[in-house]
Amino acid sequence: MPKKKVFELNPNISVDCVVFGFDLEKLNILLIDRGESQFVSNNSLALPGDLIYNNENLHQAAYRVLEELTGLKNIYLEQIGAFGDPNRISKEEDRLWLESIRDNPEARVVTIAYFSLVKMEDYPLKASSFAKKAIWIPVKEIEKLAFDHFEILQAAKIKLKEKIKIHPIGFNLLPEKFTLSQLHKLYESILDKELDKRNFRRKVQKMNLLKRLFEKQEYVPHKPSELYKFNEEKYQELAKNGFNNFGF
Amino acid sequence: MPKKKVFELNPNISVDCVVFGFDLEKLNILLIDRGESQFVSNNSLALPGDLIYNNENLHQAAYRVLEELTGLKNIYLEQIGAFGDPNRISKEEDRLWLESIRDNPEARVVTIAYFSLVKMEDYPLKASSFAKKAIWIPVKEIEKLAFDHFEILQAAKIKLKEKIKIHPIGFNLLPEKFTLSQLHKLYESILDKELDKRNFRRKVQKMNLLKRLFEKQEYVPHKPSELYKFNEEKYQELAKNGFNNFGF
DNA sequence: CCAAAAGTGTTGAAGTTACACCCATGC
DNA sequence: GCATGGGTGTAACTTCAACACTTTTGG
Repeated sequence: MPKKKVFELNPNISVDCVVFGFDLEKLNILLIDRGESQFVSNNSLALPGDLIYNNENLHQAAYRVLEELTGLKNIYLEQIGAFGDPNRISKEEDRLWLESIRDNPEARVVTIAYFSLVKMEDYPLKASSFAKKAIWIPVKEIEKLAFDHFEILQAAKIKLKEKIKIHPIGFNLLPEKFTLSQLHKLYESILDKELDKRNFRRKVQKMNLLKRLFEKQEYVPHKPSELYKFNEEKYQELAKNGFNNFGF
Repeated sequence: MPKKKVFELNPNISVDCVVFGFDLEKLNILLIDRGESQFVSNNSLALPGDLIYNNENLHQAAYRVLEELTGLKNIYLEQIGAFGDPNRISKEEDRLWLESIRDNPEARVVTIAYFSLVKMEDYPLKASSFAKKAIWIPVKEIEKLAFDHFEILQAAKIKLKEKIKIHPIGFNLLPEKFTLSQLHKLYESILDKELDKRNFRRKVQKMNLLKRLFEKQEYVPHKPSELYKFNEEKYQELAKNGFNNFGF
């Protein structure tokens, strides 16, 4: 067994990130297109992810990988869990791809999955590193992914649902200024069910995390909506005592 | 980079298990005492855990390790998450211990933590493998543990709290036949707060998972309690549709 | 003036909380 | 007969779900 140097990539441990973005209409996921490689396949989309370095912790690794692959920085990131089936990388097209990018493509790899929430508008994507393109795909249109990434995506969706019910993390997905209708649509997208408009508004107003801006939408062909922003100070205050259930 | 053989231990990935047991009075955790080794230290207690094999999945590894270290089999097991700080094994006494049991004690190790619920009575513990003893320690008395195991324990307690609020897993901790008072005390132990007796009873009765046995406690110096068992069929039925909130 | 989305209150049902006394047994 | 924990109901309050119409703007 060779002694590991500190700054080596660890051949057995990776991170993968499920990055959610909201385009004010629907939820999207950030995926890496392997299609330009010579091993094109039907399901050439993968979650951004890579092996970790021995000297970085898991969170750091997730941040680094995301930045390297997509340019995203300073984003909300939370661990989903570890996925480590010995045969998670055994699909033929996945193995071929691995052989083209990894020193040790046969190694057993356990991946630590993260989910991440970003304001889509803040991140005009630039491709980099070995990934040809990073692209946003609507969650609802995704039917398969590389490796076990589809399974990871399912887990991410469940985690996000659970989390957003008790913690106001949805703001990470919205622009600075947003309307209650946009927030409403966001919650419906995540929870994948309709929410009564009036009840929803009452509830979010009561949680006291919205700061009304006394500005309105402009140039919309209907009654313009009030704009709000997220009240960061109130959030910090509430965070100390632990949030109460938002109960959607 | 050496090619890995399938049945090797993977030097970089371990599992650790937080095993909860309930003695009808309080919650306990199953710990491994390293105290017999020559490197005795103040905090010589550790969670049962070990490196995984390259051919087993994470759940299997957790089962195997638990069985090897403690003799426990066929138990409720759920992943908590991955813990992978590069310096999680850097305490002096931990390193000495690792050197005595591992081929490659310097390797970066990410551990996948699990929590597990067992009926204490079913498992008279027998020590085995490299662990000298497996012992039950009341959760409330644990103040430090080896490596980052104390941190893992905290995460396990939080997970258990969250889970038991929405899923009836508490039965895994009780004997076949139990009283409502025992169930009550169990929930109070896990949630670490008092629950109103009448409201608790009403609620658990309503969830329809209890089968009254029409037997009573015997030889108790007070009014004997009705005994119940967990209704497995009802559970399967409810599990299909998804449980509703138990809301403790 | 029309189309489109914004905004707003009430009511009935369900669920949650708080609370105090009698009961059956062993000793 | 007494000490111990077992077992039970109700009332006030809070939360939740369902539901329809008026408003403001752009075109």
